[in-house]
Amino acid sequence: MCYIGEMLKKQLPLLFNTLANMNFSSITIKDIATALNLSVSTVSKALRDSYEISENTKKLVTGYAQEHNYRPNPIAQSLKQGRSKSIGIVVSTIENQFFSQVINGIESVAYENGFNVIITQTHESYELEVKNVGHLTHRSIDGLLISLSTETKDIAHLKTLHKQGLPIVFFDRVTDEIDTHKVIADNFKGGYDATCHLLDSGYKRIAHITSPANISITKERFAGYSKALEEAGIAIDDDYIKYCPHGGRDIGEVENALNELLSLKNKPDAIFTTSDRITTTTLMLLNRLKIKIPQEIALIGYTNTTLADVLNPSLSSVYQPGFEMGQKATQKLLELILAKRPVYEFETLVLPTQLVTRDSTARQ
Amino acid sequence: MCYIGEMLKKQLPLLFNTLANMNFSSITIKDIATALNLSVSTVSKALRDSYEISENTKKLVTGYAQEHNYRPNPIAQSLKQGRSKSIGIVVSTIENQFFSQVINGIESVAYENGFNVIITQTHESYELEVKNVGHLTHRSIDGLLISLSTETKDIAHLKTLHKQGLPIVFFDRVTDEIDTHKVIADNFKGGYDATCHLLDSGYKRIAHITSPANISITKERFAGYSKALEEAGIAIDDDYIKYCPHGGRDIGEVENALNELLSLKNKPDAIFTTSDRITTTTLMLLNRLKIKIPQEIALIGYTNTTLADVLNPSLSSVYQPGFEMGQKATQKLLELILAKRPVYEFETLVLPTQLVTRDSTARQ
DNA sequence: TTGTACGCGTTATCAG
DNA sequence: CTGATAACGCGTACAA
Repeated sequence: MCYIGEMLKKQLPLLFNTLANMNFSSITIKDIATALNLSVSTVSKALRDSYEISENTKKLVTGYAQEHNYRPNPIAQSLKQGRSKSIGIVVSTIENQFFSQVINGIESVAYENGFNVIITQTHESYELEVKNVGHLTHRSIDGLLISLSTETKDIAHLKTLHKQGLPIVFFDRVTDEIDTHKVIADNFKGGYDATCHLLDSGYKRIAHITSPANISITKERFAGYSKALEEAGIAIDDDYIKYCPHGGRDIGEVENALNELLSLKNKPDAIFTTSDRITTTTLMLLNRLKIKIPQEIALIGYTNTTLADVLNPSLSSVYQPGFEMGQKATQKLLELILAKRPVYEFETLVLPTQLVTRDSTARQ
Repeated sequence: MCYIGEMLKKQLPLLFNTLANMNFSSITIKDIATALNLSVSTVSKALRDSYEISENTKKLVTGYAQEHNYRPNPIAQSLKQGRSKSIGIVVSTIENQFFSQVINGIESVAYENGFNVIITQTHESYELEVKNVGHLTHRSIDGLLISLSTETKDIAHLKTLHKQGLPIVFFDRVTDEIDTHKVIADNFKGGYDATCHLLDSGYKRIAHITSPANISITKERFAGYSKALEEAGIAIDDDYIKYCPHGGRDIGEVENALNELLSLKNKPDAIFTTSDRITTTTLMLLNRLKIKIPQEIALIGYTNTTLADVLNPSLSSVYQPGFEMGQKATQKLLELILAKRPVYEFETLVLPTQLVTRDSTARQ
């Protein structure tokens, strides 16, 4: 900065502040102080309604602040107080409607408590997950809400942070290896109910096209599926279980799975699918192959795309309670953040999945 | 803070920093300085590769920094430099797939250039838009990417910021009243092509169910629709034009529009719909009413839901180029931010819409 | 080539 | 009740 600049700075502090800091339309405590012939500390205290300031000066200061629409600079506050009043979010992708619902839930709670949110996406990549978590913690967030990417096996990057005391809450796709709050849907019950529904409708050869094998939700849904079959006295056939390593991001994945199922000697008479992507893609492919639903193959699956089941009334949907999940997770995170002392007791919240079954004859 | 705390602080600065600032896993310039018996400024300059530092010290410092995985505190940098290396985004809602695509485009460019993004949603509310813009500027963002909410008529809040020099780029839903870069889809051509497609297929009574009348994209698409009809020598019938004030957020809106159309003496034989929501909802309602597409009523519309047109091959889709729009807008914004001087020449980028027509007999 | 001093906006401590 | 001062972490004009 040139000398003349420095000169100007001393003579026209307000103007120069505006230009240099690009802090649009904000005056500082210092401006108030000079305008009112007070010291900065007095102004600061007055604004924070300290007991050691007279009513008179308080009124004076707050009045002036109101009038000039003063708002404290959050960056300066962050620097001073060591906390940023913002929380970081890591999800696979916001294009997934489930996660955008979760984010809406998160925002609703965060904003209510004066917290800001910073959203990042992993696009299911482990590398990006590590990078994002790094960025976020580095931006000195006060807490982290994370749903693991499908690629993630090693969670050392999170363990370190957890040990250092960063409040973390997992949602949807969680891990056993870190002891903290977790919020999940009752995926076991979802899988169980869906499978039971098909069994009750008389189907016996029930296939399962699902997400990558390693993530928590996949395992839980599979467990529910297994339990239902077991109770019905039906053996689990590995040929009927198809995993999509990329969660159906490639149509090819689902196509392969479906082709393999259809080329079995003992073709399935029903399919239980998981995830929005996989369910809608399966539905699409069945339509493309002119396979009648549910006459030839029945279908039940998780989806947020309401369109899917309206277009095809024979598809039953298990809605995922995204918004609520976001809210609960954020509440838990705020508890951790606002607790002064370390917390040692954690809980796992299990939200109900809503199984919406629809009589396939209702609309025909 | 108690006296013992202060004592500790002086004796164990590193430990205390970690605890007080919750700045997870970061050492400061000061830590490096004391460790290496240098002054902070030397370290700072060494890290910034200043010419006035010897190669020796540089190596020493950068080595230590690497080893201890030092990263400058962005909050302190923001405070000092008056810019935060982050840009604000305002969209209606990320649940809209078009906007999540845009955001992905924005992120791809922003991250490449070392910028962070902060996403906010208006949920189509003017009040929330003003609030979000306030929050963002207040967080001292370096630039703003905004798509106006449907409710927004008065843009005084943006004019002020623009005058103060905040770089702003509008995308998708823009305004004439502010002179800056804008990135839009060629909605005129989209509307024109869609209508022509229907005309060429022999339809003559073409209705139009569309977004709120006041936003830019609605007007542009309507202009294209009008032009096509005009060229075909068909008069525009106001009864055929239906606006959805909430962009189809309520199914009822679309339902009313459709019912009104169906109860006309001269029922339309085709409909041109805009927006993902409206298109898919219309499709759903037509299905529900058992109206055959395109035999009884043909449909063409904007949608990102690939599912829609696969399930119903007679629906033609005009895809919205979201990702590219996000990229272009961000490039323009970064130009503005990185330009040292005010810019007076602005351009409006018009991206092509891809009209995907599908022969309705292809799959039957 | 390195170090000193100051300021960014805010708050906490302590002295008046 | 009010004010001076230091500090948060960083960057830089200027002195040594």
